[in-house]
Amino acid sequence: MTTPGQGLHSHVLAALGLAITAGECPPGTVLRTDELAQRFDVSRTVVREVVRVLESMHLVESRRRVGVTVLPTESWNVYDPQVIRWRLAGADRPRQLRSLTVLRSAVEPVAAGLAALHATPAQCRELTEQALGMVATSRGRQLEAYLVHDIAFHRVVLNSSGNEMFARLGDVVAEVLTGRTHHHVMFEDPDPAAVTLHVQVAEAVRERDAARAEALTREIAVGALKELDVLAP
Amino acid sequence: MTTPGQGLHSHVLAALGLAITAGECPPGTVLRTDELAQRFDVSRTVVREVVRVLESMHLVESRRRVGVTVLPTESWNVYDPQVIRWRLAGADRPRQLRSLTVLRSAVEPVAAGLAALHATPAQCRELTEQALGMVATSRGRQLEAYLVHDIAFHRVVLNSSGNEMFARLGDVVAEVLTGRTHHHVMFEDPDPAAVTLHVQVAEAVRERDAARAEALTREIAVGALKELDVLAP
DNA sequence: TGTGACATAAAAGTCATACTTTTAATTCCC
DNA sequence: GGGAATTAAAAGTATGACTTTTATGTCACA
Repeated sequence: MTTPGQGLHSHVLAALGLAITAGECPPGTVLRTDELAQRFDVSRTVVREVVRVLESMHLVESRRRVGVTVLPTESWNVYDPQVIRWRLAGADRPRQLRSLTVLRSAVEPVAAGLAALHATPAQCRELTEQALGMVATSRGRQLEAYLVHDIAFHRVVLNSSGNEMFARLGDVVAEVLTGRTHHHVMFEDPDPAAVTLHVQVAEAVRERDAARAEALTREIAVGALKELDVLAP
Repeated sequence: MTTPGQGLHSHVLAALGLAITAGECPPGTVLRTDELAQRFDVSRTVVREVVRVLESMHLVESRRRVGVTVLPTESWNVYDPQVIRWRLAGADRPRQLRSLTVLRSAVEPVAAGLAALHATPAQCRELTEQALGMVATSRGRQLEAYLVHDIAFHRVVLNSSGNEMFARLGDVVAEVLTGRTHHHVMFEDPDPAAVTLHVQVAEAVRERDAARAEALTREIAVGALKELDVLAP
């Protein structure tokens, strides 16, 4: 959940990355390495390495005789987990959650359909187990425990799809679900209808019913979108 | 299309990135910075910056007293455009094209549906124009010209969706379409049915018919999947 | 013989500095 | 006023010295 790293490099990277994604240093801002070195009290070496990483994320661009220019949002590598984490920690967290949820709503149904075709028996079992865990923790303010099962469930679906692009979205989904739980209501128990849907998805996958798994997951997605008012009621 | 960069840094980065994604230096391989500096005939400074970037892509991990370890595929940032380009240039290009096409098949229909809701008049016009361009170049071995319109069409759809995560997949789609054209048949003209579908999508978006835009785009996606034998006929 | 504390060394991490290269901006000449 | 030569500012590169972490080997002790 937290950003790893204990060296100087990680520290400066986190500070600069956060600052940029948070909107301080708006696009067009020009930074100089010497100035940054002074500001963070580190050597130019460290700053240069950090700048190179930020450059690979297309957050900044470094040009001779000019300096390090902050790039506009459209250039950013918004799929970089690091960038996602920074943005979720910043001001436009709600906007970010929305766009990630829309992405989920597109990807997860298809992933579930593929999972029904490709999931191993072990994955089917795991899926059922997590769904049951969700049921068990869906009442009585056990939101943290519920979240753990919810995340695990969606991770298994994505992994079982057999598509590596889908599988890699596990972290994103985890981030979204966590953000939702910790920010939204936190007091109410999860929607019983959603819980049931998860159980049914596990069922459909187990029975290799791809169309049903996809349709059910699409229902879950619609629910998530409604929750964020992305959809009209 | 090509990787930019003219400095030493870019050169070494490209060489190492390609080597790793291509499967030389299999996961677990340990590299040492001094050795790399010697191999590429650059200073340790440059190597360290490159390693830091590769580390941010989760291609490698650098640990004291151990060295720079190549990480397993599951860790890689497979959404990083740079990584995608390297992998498409390497041996498992077909596998890569498949998994990207599956991603497209999930995302683009939803994006088209949203585009029908959010596209500006200018974007609608652009969409129609590109679709007509596809029609005009769909016969007589004008594959390169057709490709340009095809890419532009899908880019407009993704951008019009109003979702930045979708918008950023424009490059990926371009990469896939290019790869398909340049590798697949290259002799046959595009499938007339697909061309018609594109025109109809433009129509649906213009008429704000989200459901139809989504359904039609799903048909296009099914076609793309069939072409790669991802789907049973 | 096994086990835990200790010493060793290997490699990355950091810093300071000197130097090179690119290039925006200024100056100067026509 | 415009174009060519000059200048200087900033990133890029190289090198060497030093620090810190840590895997591994050693040795004493049980």
